Parts: sequence; C-alpha cells; structure tokens
Amino acid sequence: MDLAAKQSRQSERRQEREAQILKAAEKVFAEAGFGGATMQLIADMANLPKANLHYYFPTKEALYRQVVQNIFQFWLRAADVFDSAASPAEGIGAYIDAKMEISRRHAAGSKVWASEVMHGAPVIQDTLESELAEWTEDRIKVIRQWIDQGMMNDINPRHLLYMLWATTQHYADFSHQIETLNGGKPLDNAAWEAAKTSIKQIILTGIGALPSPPET
Amino acid sequence: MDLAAKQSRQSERRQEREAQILKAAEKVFAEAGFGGATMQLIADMANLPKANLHYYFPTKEALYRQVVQNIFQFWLRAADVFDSAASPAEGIGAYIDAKMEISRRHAAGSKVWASEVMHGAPVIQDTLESELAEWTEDRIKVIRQWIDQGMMNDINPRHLLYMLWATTQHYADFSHQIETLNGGKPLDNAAWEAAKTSIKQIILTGIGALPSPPET
DNA sequence: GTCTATACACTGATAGAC
DNA sequence: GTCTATCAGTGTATAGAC
Repeated sequence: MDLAAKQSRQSERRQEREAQILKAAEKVFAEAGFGGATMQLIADMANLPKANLHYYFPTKEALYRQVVQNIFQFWLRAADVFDSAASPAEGIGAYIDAKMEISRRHAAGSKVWASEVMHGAPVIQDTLESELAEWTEDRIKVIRQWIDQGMMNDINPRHLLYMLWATTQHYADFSHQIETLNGGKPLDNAAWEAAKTSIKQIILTGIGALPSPPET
Repeated sequence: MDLAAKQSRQSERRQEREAQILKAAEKVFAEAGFGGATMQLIADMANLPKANLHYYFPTKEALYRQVVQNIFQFWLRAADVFDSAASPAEGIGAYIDAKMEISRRHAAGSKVWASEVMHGAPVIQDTLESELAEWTEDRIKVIRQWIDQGMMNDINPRHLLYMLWATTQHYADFSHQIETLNGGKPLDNAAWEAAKTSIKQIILTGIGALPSPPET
C-alpha cells in the first residue's frame, strides 16, 4: 500500500472519529450548556477516553466552535427553498415545512445555537455579522418583491422573518416544555402535522398569501 | 425600640439584600448560563463578598431556583389580560403587547427561563406540570369559546399559544441576534412598535379575528 | 496514534475571627 | 451579622509510557 492510500485511510478514520465526537458533543452541549458540559461527559457519550478528545480538538472551545458552525451551515442549506418559489404561499410554506423538519430531527443543534446566541454569541459573532446578515437582507428583498407584485399584504419583511424563525425553532428549543404539556410524551406524527398546518394557516393567511382565507 | 420593631427592620434589610442578589444573579445566569455563572461573578455584580451569598442563599442551586420561580410568577401575572377581553382581537392583542413589553424590560429573566427549559427543566419540572399545564388548559378553553361563537377561525388553540409564546419571547431570548441584524444597536421605540404591530397584524389577521383584513 | 497518570487552576462551600 | 482565609472537589489540559 502506498503512502497516499495509507494517508487517505487514516484521514477517513480520523473524520469518522471527529464526526462521532461532534455528535456526542452536540448532545451534551445542548443538554448541559457550554459551562455545564464537561469533556468527561462528552468522552463517555462518544465511548472514548477523555484525553483523546484533545487529540482531535485542541480545546473544549474549539470543539464547541465546530459544533456551532456545523449547525449554522445546516440552517443555511435548508433555506434554499425560499428563493426558488413562484409565490409567497409556496416559498414561505416550504420554508416552514423545512424548518419544522429540522426542529424535529435536529433539536439538539437548534438548542446549542439558541444557547450560543442567548449568551451573546461569543464564538459566532463574526458569522452573525457577515453570513446571517447577508442572508437576511437577500430574503427581505425577495419578500419586498412579492409585496410589490401584489402577491401578499404589505407587512414588515424583517419581523415576518423573525416570526418564522421564532415559531419553527420553538418546537426544538422548547421541546421539553411542549412534551410536558403533551402529557410527558414527544409529539407524534399527527401532532407534528397539526403544528405545521396551524403555523402555515395562520401565517400565510395573516400575510394575505392565500387565495381565500379558510371560512371554516 | 421593642423586639418586634427591631426584627422588622432587620427583615427589611434582609429582603433588600436578597432582592439585590437576585437581580445580579438573574443577569449573570442569563449571560453565562447556570454552569458558566460563578458565585464570584454574582457577588461582584451585587457588590458583596462571595461568602455573603451563602448567608442569604445556602447553595448556588437555591439561588438559581429562586430566580427562575420569580420569573415564572411574573409571566403568569402578566397574562391576566387574556381573560377579561370581550373579543380575540382585544384579548390576544393585549396579550401580545404585554408579553412584548416583558421581553423588552426583562430580557434577562426570559433568557434564564428559556435556558432552564432547554436543559430539561431540572428545577422547575413540577411547576411546568402543575401551574403551566393548568394555565394552558384554561386559555385553550377561552380560545375554544371564541371559535364556537364565530369570533375567529377554527385554528388549533394549543399551537396558537405556542406561536404567541415563541414570537414574543424571541425578541428577548434572541435579542443579541436581533441587535446584530439591527447594525449592532438595540431596537429603538419605533422598531419595538413596528414589531408589535407586525405581530398583531399577521396573527390577528391569520386567525380571522379582525373585521376586515388590511388590503394595503 | 492511543491511553494512563498527573499538573495546575478554579469552583462551591465553610470555619472561625471580628 | 459580616467578612477573611481556607478546604475539598472537580475541570481542563498535558506529559510521557506504550
């Protein structure tokens, strides 16, 4: 076996380990917060000796930084549906569906992001100022176009975006409260569908993006 | 001076100190999380020696517990406007205004609450199961009545409540992100009014609680 | 590359002088 | 009642054996 192949195989093993650690770290950071999480807890969850973590990630903060960055990139990729839509009902509806699916499948990541922002974004402030700000301005332009074309009411695009973020991420960040109010059980398929339907009904009706509001 | 008066004066001083410590603790817990907060940081912010904290609150957890309980009682009291309303537009509109005012004036408290829930509500689980569950069921009944009386569309009351909580608390819990997207400055009076107006416009229109949707 | 043992800093909490 | 000095425990990070 030549050197390149050997390096490649080692690189693969390394990436597997890194992914394994990142997955465990995401869960522990979500459950305990940055300060409450310990390298010992993460190591136990990843089935590795504590010291090995420092071999793959030099410091606790570097590991945390990687977790948060991964989540943010995930958010961004999932928002592509917004642009390719022909109408606000289609674009915003698909965006709500996509974000709700993320809240269901990646609740831990959403919680880490929320915690990071709540504590003043100590490690992703630059990302907020550059990438998120840019993304937001672009989406505001799309919404403005829809308004100008008479496809929806004249609402404030920025606050509409905040409402979309808040409402969808609430089902991840406050999942424990929602479960408690659901009799201690996670929402089942029907309940998740009801949530998506309710959100879309209220918001799409609220911004005048539906042909005729339901007169049920 | 008799004994009762002396005890009363001492009790007053003690309550002042406790309030002083609780205020500092709320801020530190909000900024750093439970694990990231230290008794030293709280003592510094309250201008007291570290050991004195243990004189008023036996443990760090007891102090934290008191902070969270105070916040929850605050939430509950501020929600009275919901019941005394004659219509959904009036009741829900006033509830949105009240919750947005809390998000503006008590952002730190809202963050501590959010963090507590995100981490699985280790200290207020019983409160969630009893007081919050009861409050929620009562409000759902009020909304159901409004629907039955034809004053609003047939939407899912529970998910409407979650949307109201998510949207209003977002302005407190994600205030740092919102500030960053606002050019690094806090929202001014006009921006807060715009937020309240946008939320009420979308939700009240969305649930069919307004006489005629704005055709702007 | 991997893991054991350990260094060093810091935390929550307390004992005891005032 | 208040504060200084200190303890015991724990956390991150690393040195060094294998």
